[in-house]
Amino acid sequence: MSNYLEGLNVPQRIAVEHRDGPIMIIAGAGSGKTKVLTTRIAHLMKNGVDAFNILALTFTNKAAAEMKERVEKALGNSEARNLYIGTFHSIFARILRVEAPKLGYPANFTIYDTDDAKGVIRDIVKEMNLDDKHYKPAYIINRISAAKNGLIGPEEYRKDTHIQTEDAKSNRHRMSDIYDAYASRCFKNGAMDFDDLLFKMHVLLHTFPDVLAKYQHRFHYILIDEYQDTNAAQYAIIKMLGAVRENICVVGDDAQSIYSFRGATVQNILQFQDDYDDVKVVKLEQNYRSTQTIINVANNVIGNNQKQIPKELWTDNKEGDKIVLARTMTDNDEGRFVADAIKEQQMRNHYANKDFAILYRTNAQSRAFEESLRRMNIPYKLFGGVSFYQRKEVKDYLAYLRLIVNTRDEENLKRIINVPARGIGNTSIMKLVAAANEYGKTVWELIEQGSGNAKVDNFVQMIKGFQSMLQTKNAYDLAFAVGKYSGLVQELYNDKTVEGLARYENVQELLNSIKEFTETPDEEGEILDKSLGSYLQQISLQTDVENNKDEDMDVVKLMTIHSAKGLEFPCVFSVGLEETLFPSSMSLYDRAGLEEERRLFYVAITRARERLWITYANSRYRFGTLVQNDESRFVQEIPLAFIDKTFSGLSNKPGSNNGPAKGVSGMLNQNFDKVPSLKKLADKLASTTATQKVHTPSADFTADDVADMNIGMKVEHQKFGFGTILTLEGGPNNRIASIDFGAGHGVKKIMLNYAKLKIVK
DNA sequence: GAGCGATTAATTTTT
DNA sequence: TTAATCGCTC
Repeated sequence: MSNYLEGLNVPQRIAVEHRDGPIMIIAGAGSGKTKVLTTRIAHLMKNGVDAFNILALTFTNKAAAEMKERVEKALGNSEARNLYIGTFHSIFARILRVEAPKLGYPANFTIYDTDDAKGVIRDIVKEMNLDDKHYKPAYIINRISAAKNGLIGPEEYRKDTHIQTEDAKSNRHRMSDIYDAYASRCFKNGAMDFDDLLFKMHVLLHTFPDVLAKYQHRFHYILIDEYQDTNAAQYAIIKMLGAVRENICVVGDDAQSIYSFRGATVQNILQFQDDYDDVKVVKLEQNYRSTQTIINVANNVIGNNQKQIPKELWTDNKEGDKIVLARTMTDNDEGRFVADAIKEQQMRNHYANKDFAILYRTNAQSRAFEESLRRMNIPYKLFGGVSFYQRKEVKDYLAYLRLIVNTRDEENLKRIINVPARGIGNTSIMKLVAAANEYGKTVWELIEQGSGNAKVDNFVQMIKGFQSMLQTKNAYDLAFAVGKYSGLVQELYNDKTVEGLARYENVQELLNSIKEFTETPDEEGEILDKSLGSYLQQISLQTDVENNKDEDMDVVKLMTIHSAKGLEFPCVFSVGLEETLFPSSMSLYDRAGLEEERRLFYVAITRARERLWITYANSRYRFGTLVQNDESRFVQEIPLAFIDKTFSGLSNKPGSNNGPAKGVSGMLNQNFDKVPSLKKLADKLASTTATQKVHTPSADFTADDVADMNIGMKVEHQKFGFGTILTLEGGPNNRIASIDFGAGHGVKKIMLNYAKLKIVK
């Protein structure tokens, strides 16, 4: 294809043709960012740059796969295969496989996912005799993760006064010790967690100048996608790798920065121009994706953020329909509404299933949509959520495979030494671990030559048997043997419950995927490694089995907004627009958090090409109980002129204000009359929403301890204001209080676990 | 040590 | 609500 430059607009073309030196592309949503990146790569290759010298880093496997495919298409030959295109994690993992011995890790190191990492933490906390209610694994792993992403190792952590004060404040004085123990345990196990792939990569380049030089000379051109989502570690690595040639091309959009919880900082965009002389800056502001209405809505919403790089997204596309705002009674009604709307659109406008996406804030929201879609026989597919590889039976199976490849890994050994049950209980395992620690050995080293326990010895012999097949058998044959001789498959087969059947099927699917891996034909000129080690390496960074294939299956797609980034759909449902859900209650405390939620909403809106629905429910089930939520503040940031209010409970007449809905007249109410409790709830809502005023919390508002609250106490609620506790019910952990908030809000039942209340003295 | 009910904790987002 | 952990009994 020689005319690949045609069809680019002016700034796009400048970005593609800029050859040497740093360039930053600020690319608005739908402005052809991927097109620019892929065309740029193709252009470099057309002009004599060897594919082996180009490194392109993305954030998701999906984005990497798409980029590779599109470069291939643009080039029309198979050269693209030689490009280094992948996620930060996968490319660095690949490099670390080669260089790991320099850091004292085995080349076939295990990659721990978050569950594995939590398991290690849990063990450590237990061994240190700490309270795991206070030292929660999830909290600890987040903290360690943040440290690593900020390039802070255990030693620096201990020395950092700011961190130390924080830990002291939260009364977690042993954090440094835990981090220490965690790092050395991972090392001893020959394992790296996700963050290590960045952290150790940095250590590697930092410690070994020759290694750094090697990769600096390998990668002549570096391209970074979604640059606004890079963290300090990624930033430092890119800077080092690109330091010699400075041929760094970063593409990003500060308005779509949604990964600060992973340490990402928009600062990296601002910093870029300071780091290099003569940075070429290109702005892509023309949107080719969405209707004018959708762009208008997006611009209005994001305009409420204070922090942003000035730019104006515009489009030549047609105006399009108004967006539909729908308010429903419950989350189930919301599900029904969406399924109905999909059916209706399919009849009226002939959309296919795959033209629809349902985007939510949290994975837990998918249930209601799944049910309603299933009921209406609309095929759908869930992306993300609990990944296939996280299922217990799959993890057990994989633990065998990982142990066979890397016997240093104590976590996997402990996981499966008694799965299926073979009479090696917890007490025995603890003894083994203690003994191993005493001799400074790994558990495997300890039992390898015989342990004096027949059951353990049998297990060792079995694993050794599998190991002997490593050289001669491919991944599938070996995995099959493992399933057969370990008794894993038999055990699942014997379980005839519904869940057991599903587990059996999952294991079969795992085997299928291994088979597919082994049977993928070698491409021309290269012989792919079909060993078990190679397979494990490939899947450990994969989030879902069928991420890559089935892309074009004609199904409605359900996913979080986070995983929808970079994608587009003709019709988008952005659902669950409720306070405490979206924006999430976790983000309400500071402006930065709230602005990130707003950017997330911006991302959701800008996924839509033609039609957009925004929905929310008055009440929804959370933890099995019905809770009420207010309309999200983000909904109120959309000008009325762009909204079709038929289902919103608002008047469709122009000129009415855009406050919270005033009544139930236009509300969706299927099943409504049949369910008295819902009717009551609606009446209550109708009577309270009209007068509801949002309370502004006192300046010194802090949540007090639930345990200290008693009947008769005066308390302050962030939204409902001041009230008196009338009754208390439920156990210490799900205590529910009835609180009289006076005229404005009346008596409310508040789950104390949830709500933040301040005791008024 | 295994198996079964009972209890309880979790929900932000991802590699 | 659900998945994981706890604790009791055999």
